Amino acid sequence: MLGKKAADAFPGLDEFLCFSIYSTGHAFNQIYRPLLDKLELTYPQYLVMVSLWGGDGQTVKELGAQLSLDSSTLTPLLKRLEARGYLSRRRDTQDERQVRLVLTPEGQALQQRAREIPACVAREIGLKKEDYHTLQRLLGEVRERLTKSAE
Amino acid sequence: MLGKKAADAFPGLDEFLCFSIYSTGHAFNQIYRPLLDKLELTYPQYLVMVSLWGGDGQTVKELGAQLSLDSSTLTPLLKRLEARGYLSRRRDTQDERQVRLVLTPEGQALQQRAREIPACVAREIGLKKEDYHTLQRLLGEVRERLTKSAE
DNA sequence: TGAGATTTGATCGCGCGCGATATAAGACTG
DNA sequence: CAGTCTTATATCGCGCGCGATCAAATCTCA
Repeated sequence: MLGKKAADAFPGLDEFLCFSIYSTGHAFNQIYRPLLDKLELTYPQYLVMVSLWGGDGQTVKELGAQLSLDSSTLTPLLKRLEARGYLSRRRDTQDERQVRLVLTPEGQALQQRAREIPACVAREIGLKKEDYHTLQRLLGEVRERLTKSAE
Repeated sequence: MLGKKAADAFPGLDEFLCFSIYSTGHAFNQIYRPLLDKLELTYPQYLVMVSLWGGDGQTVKELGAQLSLDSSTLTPLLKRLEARGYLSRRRDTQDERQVRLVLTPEGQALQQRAREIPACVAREIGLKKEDYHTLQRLLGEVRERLTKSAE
């Protein structure tokens, strides 16, 4: 016997990269939840707000391209953010197919209240700067290849 | 001016490690979908099957510990797998609180049909072995720290 | 200009995740 | 051995993700 596995053995869960990502994603959610509860945001809603804080007036399509989400996910989510008073959805007057997303003053102000979150999360992660960048780079490579071969 | 950011600027989405993981997770889903469609499995259902192929007779609790999922997620998922004929759910005769998960012959046989999937996905990822292990190690570190500080 | 193709967003259905709660079986304690 | 506590699973409600479909606005080009 050269190894402990039978020839037809399936790998264990721990060997799957996809599972590492899947479960680490869940772990992130748990960390974010208490921080975001104060702002009455879910985690995907927070990502949308981060994108809009980086620049308002985007269309749903443009936002979706950043987040890799389409209107079937975004429309209801954006309506909830609108209902909470954080943004408004306005049909573009030039091209009425498009909906532009504009932060309300309250949505702008939320940025200040969210300010400690990134540092707070970074502290919980506790990776060395170098490892952090390595991780970002490798994840970026994986994502790029997967999205390319999925097209 | 020392930098291009205002003092109160929020980081961009691309700087968030959580976002890299979030979107890479979605990309994995897209890759798995066509492969799993043939087996009539969703991605979380596939993870459950992988765990059971590694050894059945587990309780729901034990399975949940591996996947970081609790009964509110697993019970309906397991019922769907049972309805498809891949496993059976049996109350433990010693301790009737527990439900033990046992693969049916069809569930066992599915392993053969799923056999090419890991290699197929690995090919799509296309990372060097060393990078793959680095990624696994760093994700493991992050997950461990996050789950510890969330407890 | 007018018929068909394309683009944008909205809607629907279903399967996760997960917090909160319920129920039932088992363990513990006085 | 009765009352209480704990544990394992189930149920409910809500918010994503996403494939499929639809409606309206815009574009194309004969």
